[in-house]
Amino acid sequence: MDKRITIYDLAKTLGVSAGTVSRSLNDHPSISQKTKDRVISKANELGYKTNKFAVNLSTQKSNTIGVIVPKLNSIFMSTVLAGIEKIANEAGYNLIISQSLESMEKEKLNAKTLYDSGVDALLVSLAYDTTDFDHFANYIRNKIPLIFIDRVHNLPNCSTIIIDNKLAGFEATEHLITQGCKNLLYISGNLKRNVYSERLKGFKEAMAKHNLKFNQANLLESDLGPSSVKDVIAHINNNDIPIDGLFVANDTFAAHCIKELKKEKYKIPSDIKIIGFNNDPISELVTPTLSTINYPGYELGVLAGQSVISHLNGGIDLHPANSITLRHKLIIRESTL
Amino acid sequence: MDKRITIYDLAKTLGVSAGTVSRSLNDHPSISQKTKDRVISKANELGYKTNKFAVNLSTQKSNTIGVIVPKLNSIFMSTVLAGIEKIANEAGYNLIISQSLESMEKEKLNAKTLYDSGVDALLVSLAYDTTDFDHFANYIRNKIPLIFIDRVHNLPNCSTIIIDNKLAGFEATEHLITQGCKNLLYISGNLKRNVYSERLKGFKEAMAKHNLKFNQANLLESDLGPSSVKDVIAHINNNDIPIDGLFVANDTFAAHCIKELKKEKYKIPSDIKIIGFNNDPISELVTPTLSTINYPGYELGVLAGQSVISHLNGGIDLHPANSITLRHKLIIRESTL
DNA sequence: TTTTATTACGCAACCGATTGCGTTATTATG
DNA sequence: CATAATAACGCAATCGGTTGCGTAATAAAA
Repeated sequence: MDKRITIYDLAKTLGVSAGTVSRSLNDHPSISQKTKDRVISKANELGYKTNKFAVNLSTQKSNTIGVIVPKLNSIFMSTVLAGIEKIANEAGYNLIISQSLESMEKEKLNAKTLYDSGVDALLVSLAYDTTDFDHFANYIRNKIPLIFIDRVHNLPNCSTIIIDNKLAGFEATEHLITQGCKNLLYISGNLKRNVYSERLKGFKEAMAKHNLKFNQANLLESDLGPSSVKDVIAHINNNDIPIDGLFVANDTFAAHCIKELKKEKYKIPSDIKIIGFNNDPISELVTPTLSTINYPGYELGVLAGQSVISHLNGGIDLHPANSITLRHKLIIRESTL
Repeated sequence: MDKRITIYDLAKTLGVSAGTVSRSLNDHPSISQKTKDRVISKANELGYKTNKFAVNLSTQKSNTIGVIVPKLNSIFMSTVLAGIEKIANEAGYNLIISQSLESMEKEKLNAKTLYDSGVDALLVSLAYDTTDFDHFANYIRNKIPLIFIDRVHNLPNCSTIIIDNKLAGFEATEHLITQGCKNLLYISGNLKRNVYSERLKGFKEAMAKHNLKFNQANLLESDLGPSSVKDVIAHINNNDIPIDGLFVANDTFAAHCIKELKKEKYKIPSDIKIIGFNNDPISELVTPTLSTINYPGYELGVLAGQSVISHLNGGIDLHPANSITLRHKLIIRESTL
């Protein structure tokens, strides 16, 4: 019905050139204030809307930021996203979000799609099984800001935003030891991912510091899916020396473990003390409440957002290959007392 | 460095016109197979990438779908999004996701931004306090598919995807009554939203059917934030007749209620039976495990996605103003036994 | 073989901005 | 008052595709 109004329409009715209209609308210095006012008021009067498609083509920027996360439906990730979205939105950027579903293949596809659709920057939290990183080469080559969050990988000229997983793992483990645990078990996610391998390092260091020797029985690598709880139970039941301290890679899985362990008549925390990770809402709703490491997802998202925006605005990378580390915090609750 | 290759470059090196290249790449019928093959192989050889910006401008479509949700960091919503994303992605659409943070003002802003950035369709789950809907007028006027999910509103020519909240509320309530509850309390979210008001209807109907008379003491409207649990406790403690059955608007809030009620020495379920809503993961991890209504978030997302895509592909709206209702399911666990 | 369809392409307008450069009006300087 | 600066704006190319319409080449029908 009502044809969309273009700068040419405005130009014609105002008796100026399209260029002048464009510059007026963008508050370009070489246009007099009077003309700007005329243009702007006429634009409002006629209900002019700038056509983003045209702007994008001519500027070769999309004002969108791509995000690839393993799974949307995780409370941690969606919290991170909430933080990113807030910042991006305030800065006038849209967020295109896609999920890799923990598959490198899908991650590659997503990276390509987002690249093709011309995102101005990309934020990535890696899939479980991502081993090569060629799918990010295009971004780096074309100097499109690429920032890894949480599940990171060190690529030249890419920022990373993380917490000190090793230290966090150390603190969690030491806490268990301090509470009297002698035979620990670290239930880890895929060790290819920094978050889990770093925590393992911390785990080992804490053990070493307290003269506990680490062996394979102290480690169980898992996909952390609900159905894998049975593996945990089996591992614990079949262990020679009874396990009395559990460090679990995330709170949700820890909660599942608690539930099943209780079924198996283990007393938490008297028989087995448990500490989780993330400080998900669930951690204070289970019985007993779950000790954990606070992982500030929202702040992480905010920082990631700010980092991208500053890259984008700064033009030149302010911090080539920098890395931001957020503060974590040990939270002690009933499950380790 | 390596200049981006355009169809004009291809055209020149192949000795054909740009139009032919374009049509070849899009598998247009009026191009011979031989030419198509030549073009395509040369395109691959030279690493041609189509410039989405140009495509968007000339077709006036963006291949993106906008989504506005109240909050990203809710397990239910992120599950819905996961479903939407999967379908959209498979169909070659990108998802631009934004959150209203339960504020109508931000919802308006988001709607405008997404409209301006030219989304091909919009999916919306309404904010708590959305009362007018002018911000969607542009979509409707320009025949951009607009689909409401979960928290819906009936607008002409807009689809809605929901569950039968009234029936679900009825079943939840009747279940409590069947279990012997006489004095019920429905802890509701903002009654302006269909999901909560519909459940209230079901709640009242079930009471009426079983000869319980409803009065204001049976209803507590809440923002369902963790800090509002104290209102619930106060309401229960101060009630003349002891409340013995709780129907809570979502599982997370129900979990918080359980926790606090236990602190107040109420026995669950013997003193008070509780049923939640959504079947969030948390519902089977709390003690006692929480009865609830299964709300298939992922399926809802998938359906929403499919619905949008079919609108988009069909061109003409296949189902003007239709409404899809998903099947819910009563799940009985310890908290009501 | 001529006429009529088809097939396969080319031409060029168009989508709606942005922007470097040139030109004219205006103001400042000598 | 003449000239140099500056300010304010117009011109037109450009971004990279899409697509209606016209036409030459080839195939089918008369």
